[in-house]
Amino acid sequence: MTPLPTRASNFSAWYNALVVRAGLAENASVRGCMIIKPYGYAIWERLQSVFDGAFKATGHVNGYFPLLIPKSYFSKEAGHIEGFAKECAVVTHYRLKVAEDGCSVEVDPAAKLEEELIVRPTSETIIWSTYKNWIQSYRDLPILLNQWSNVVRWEMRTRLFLRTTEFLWQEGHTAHATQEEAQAEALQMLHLYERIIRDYMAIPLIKGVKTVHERFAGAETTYTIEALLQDGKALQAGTAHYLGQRFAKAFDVTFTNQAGLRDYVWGTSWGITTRLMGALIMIHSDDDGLILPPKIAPIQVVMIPIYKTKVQRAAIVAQLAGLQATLVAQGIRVKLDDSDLRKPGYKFAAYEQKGVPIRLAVGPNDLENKTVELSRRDTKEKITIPIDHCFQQVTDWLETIQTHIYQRALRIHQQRTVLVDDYATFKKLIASKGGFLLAHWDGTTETEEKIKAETKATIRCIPLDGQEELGSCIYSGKPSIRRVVFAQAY
RNA sequence: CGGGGCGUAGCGUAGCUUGGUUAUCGCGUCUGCUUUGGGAGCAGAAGGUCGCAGGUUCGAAUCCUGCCGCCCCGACCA
Repeated sequence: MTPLPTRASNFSAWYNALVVRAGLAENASVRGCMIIKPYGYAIWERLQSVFDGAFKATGHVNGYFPLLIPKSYFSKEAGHIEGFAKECAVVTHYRLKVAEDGCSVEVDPAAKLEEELIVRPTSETIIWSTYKNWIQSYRDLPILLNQWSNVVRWEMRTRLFLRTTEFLWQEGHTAHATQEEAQAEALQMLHLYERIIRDYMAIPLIKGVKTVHERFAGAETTYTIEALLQDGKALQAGTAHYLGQRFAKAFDVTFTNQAGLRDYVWGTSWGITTRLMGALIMIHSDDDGLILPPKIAPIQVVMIPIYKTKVQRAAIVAQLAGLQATLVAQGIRVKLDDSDLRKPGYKFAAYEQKGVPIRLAVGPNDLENKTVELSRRDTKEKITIPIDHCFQQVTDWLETIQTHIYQRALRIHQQRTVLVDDYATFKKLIASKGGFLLAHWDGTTETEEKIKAETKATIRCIPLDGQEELGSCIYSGKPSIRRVVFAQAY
């Protein structure tokens, strides 16, 4: 195996090679679609499990709605479909037949669907058309529903995990009796996302509100969490939408409130996707491969035996197996790679590429001295310690690594988040280092679009914790009362 | 859909301008021996409709025409 391309020479080639070489995913035969390999899927399963637990803890329950949606549902809410119309896959037929050549198949023109079906780009329409039947009274509210599913958006340009035609996600869809409750729900989920992504994935984020131009077409307010990647570009890591009564009105979902009056239901929707995998990779990893936070690493410790003879191998593997059992009993995820098909050096490099946080090696000398060699993936630090101290050291390191990679990411995030007050500097920074540029904006879509056209930078969000501050728009010079976050985005 | 590029073994490629033995090299794969504390070495082997179809020619990976597919840049986007 040859080394990866370096981040400095070609960030994009580095990313693509890393995803493939670490065994996370590969391109499928259908353009834009992705095969998620077991190691990549194991990371996604860890994320799913953490998020799902947090959803349940806040009173949400899971359900499942169909992949195929009648086309007519989309006409009900014109504002919403505008955002997706250009990227919907459509099912038009339900049967194939053998072609005249006798070996290939073709669409049977006789099997044309009376009503075409849309492969869901998101599920608001089918869910709200169902909620109409579920909700009559305030006693039926709130509905706090989530589903784990796949969606299809026919993207023009795709990249593994960051933007694929089909992707996996979770979509929460809630219905409430009051505006306040719906608004609180959207914010609650935003904060929940931010906390989990920070605490488990070790990714620092900016929380904020999308501008009218950037928000979800069916929402009153779109809240977002934005990450900053190593190449200085921003990535939207999750969104929570306060839908107001828009979908309730589009699908005529009403209820009788406690005062006995009919009102439209208030809604939210919120989601995170397999794109988070891309953020994880692009934030922590280095030129030697992936670096995974211990809390979501499928393998936290990999054990590698080093030996010359069969007798040594048997003794060392037996010792490692015992140690593995001890660590596993303590809840640590350990893999013992006792395969004789690869040499230790190869294994070292391979597991570094896969981002395993701690490597534990035992060779003949260690066996003799009752020691183990431990190595940290994030710093490459190596120590040899008595085998009896192993559990304590591994436990300490897992915590240390988790904290360290978060602190490291946070430092870079802060260094690259800068105040900018003149447009020349703004353009220079965007074109060179990228990063989050905090600048004044006059609040108009027109200015937003002009800046995008000239610099490719978009307003990522209006930060939630931003202080009011008088200033003048970086582009138009008009007055502004707060800074917004600009960046080039994926 | 507009502009540019590319299709040769599982992957990456040379050869094409100027047609001519058995289509090049590396990685990977397989076999054997030696190795094993940072991506092993040597020897041998297998693996090809040169994207598809047609044309020119004594002869096409190479030249011509058509088609198909993919990649990059632009519009779109979690």
